[in-house]
Amino acid sequence: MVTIYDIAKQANVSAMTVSKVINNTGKISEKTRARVKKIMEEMNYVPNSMARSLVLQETKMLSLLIPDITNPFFTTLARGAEDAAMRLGYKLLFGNSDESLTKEKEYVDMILSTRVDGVLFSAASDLSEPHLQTLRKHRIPFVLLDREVPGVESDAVTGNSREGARKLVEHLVGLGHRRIALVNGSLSVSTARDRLDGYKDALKLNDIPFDESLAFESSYKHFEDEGMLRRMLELPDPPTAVFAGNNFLAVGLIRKLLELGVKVPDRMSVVCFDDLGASVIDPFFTVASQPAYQFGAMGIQLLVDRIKGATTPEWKKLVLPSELIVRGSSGRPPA
Amino acid sequence: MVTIYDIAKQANVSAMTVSKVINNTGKISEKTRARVKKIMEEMNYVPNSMARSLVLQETKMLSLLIPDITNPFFTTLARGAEDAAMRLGYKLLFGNSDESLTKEKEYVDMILSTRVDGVLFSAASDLSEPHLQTLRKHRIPFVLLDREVPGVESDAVTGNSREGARKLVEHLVGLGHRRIALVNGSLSVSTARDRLDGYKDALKLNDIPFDESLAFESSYKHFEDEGMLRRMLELPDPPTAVFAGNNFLAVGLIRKLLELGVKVPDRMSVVCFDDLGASVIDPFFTVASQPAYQFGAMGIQLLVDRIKGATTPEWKKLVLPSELIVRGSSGRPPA
DNA sequence: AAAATTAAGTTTACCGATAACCCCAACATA
DNA sequence: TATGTTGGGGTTATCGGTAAACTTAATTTT
Repeated sequence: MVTIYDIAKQANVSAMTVSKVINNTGKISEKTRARVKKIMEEMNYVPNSMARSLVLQETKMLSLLIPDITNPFFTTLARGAEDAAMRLGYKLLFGNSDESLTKEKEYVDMILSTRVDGVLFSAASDLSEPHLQTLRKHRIPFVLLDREVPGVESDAVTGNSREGARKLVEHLVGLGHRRIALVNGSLSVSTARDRLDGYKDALKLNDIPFDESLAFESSYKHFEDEGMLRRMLELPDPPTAVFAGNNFLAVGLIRKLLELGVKVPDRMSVVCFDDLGASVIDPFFTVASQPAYQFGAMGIQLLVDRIKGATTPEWKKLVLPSELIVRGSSGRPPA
Repeated sequence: MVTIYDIAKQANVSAMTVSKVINNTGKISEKTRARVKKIMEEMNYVPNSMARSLVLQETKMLSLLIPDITNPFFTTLARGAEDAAMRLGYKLLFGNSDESLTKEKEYVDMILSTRVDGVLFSAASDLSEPHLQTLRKHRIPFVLLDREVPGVESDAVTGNSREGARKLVEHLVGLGHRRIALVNGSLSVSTARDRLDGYKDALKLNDIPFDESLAFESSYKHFEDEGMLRRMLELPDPPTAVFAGNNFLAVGLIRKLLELGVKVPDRMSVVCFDDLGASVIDPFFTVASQPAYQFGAMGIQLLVDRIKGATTPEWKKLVLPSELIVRGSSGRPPA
């Protein structure tokens, strides 16, 4: 590989002069500058960013840790982060924890040894807390994305899960539903708790008692059934609508419902959080849509501000609104 | 940040001894080893991988460049690559070129300055050739993924697009279709050309003449219509089936068809390459399914073999089969 | 008992870049 | 004439680690 010393030799100058040409610093005559530049071109010189990072103590790399790379919400978020990072002159090191704490830990170790300048962190669950403490201990700035983690103070970009959930459920109530089930992600994830709260809010506002036998906990990754659905349908007073904690849960749920011959929305309405991405033929789901791209873009912005110290010491909390989009999966309850 | 020198001082040994403990090399007594390890723990030491890379001349990082991060085919491929890379002790630097040559070039520059050990490259188009030549010039090993690039010899993992296309079209012929349209990606992408060839193969095998007015060129990113569909339907002898070059084209196509009131598969059958991922409620498309995860995993394997010189000099070409999966989007032509 | 090994570390140089400081001639100023 | 000042560049030390060669005392071999 060509180094500044090779260039320096060819150009009959010192390595420092070459460095100055590269960085446009110091006093170099136009003649020398041009000569050095020409030689750099000819020799296909590319600066070694590791050597530079070592002395500058910054890598110009950020890391993005997401819990599910197959979920369109997170891939869209990733695009937003990537675009913003590139625009601000940073590279982005992706990590996909697959909602697994073990994998997440491996990524945190990697992040530390890579000396990235900051991390965009979408936690696998509340149990990610030690990982975040590790980052904090090593003074690596981070911004939480989508999910807050109890016991961890930091900058964060989240959605308004509680309000979004309330709007979805109130939409169902407005259609005439009174028996509304909740199929949620794991309650060890903050958004799942918020969505549960929003669900309860909506019930309370409409004088519907909270019925525990209608509230289920599954996983955001996929709908873990284990007969839950059948039990739900066999209830003395079964639900006429379901609020699914996220897009994948809704998909899994509907698949099962179809299998069981339960038509949506005729016999059962289904609403959920988050859109389903570009690969859907017929946007069918009534959703609380979140601006996923913005999550990523704003997250990077906050992170870079923090890295550069271009912000006040208080933690910045950005809450992005979700939008209720009514489509075909929700309708009036059967008579 | 804690360095080996800090550790060395605490442990009353030289930095080299610490280095040897870390790498399990050289001769160090069990006593010293234990003491140094304990101190590393206590001080939360994490090796600086840049410093190490600088002297070892290897980064243990690979780069994966894909053209569309929103497409489930590529995200699944990415997961395969990520898992394999981590298993082999490599980090993965993702890049999303968005099918844009400009972005792709930016990533290539980044790759060079980051000194990654190798690149998994899914080219935006044939015009990516100069980018690959740049990598070659700098002796960065790469493996082409999914798409070949004319004028570039290299290791590659591809699908059998020609055969997959033939199978899909023969399936349509078997159902009784004779007027079969092709809505393809840009012909500057190798898979699109192969799929066109496979389409022609199937026609020829069944004595159906190739009709140019039924072959359209769009983009793999999304269905660019511009009245193409209307023209197609208004043909004197309109098609009864369409073979779409990939999943996104099929989705775009079906959306338009639904808008125009053309029922699938009743009035029009649609088949395509590649599955649609986990966010689909009801697997509906008849597809040639490719083992996307394997593309990534095998690609990494090939790449690492090449990096380590654990392979013969000839270029390895891995062709992964595609599987015809018949579902609801294809049926008999209308009577 | 002398020579040869070996165990356990240490010293030195280097990877490729940059910051901070130094140098010297040419010109301007008092 | 003596003294700044400035343009254009060079020297040296350093970032955090590792390879290779070197040291020294203890142990083994002959």
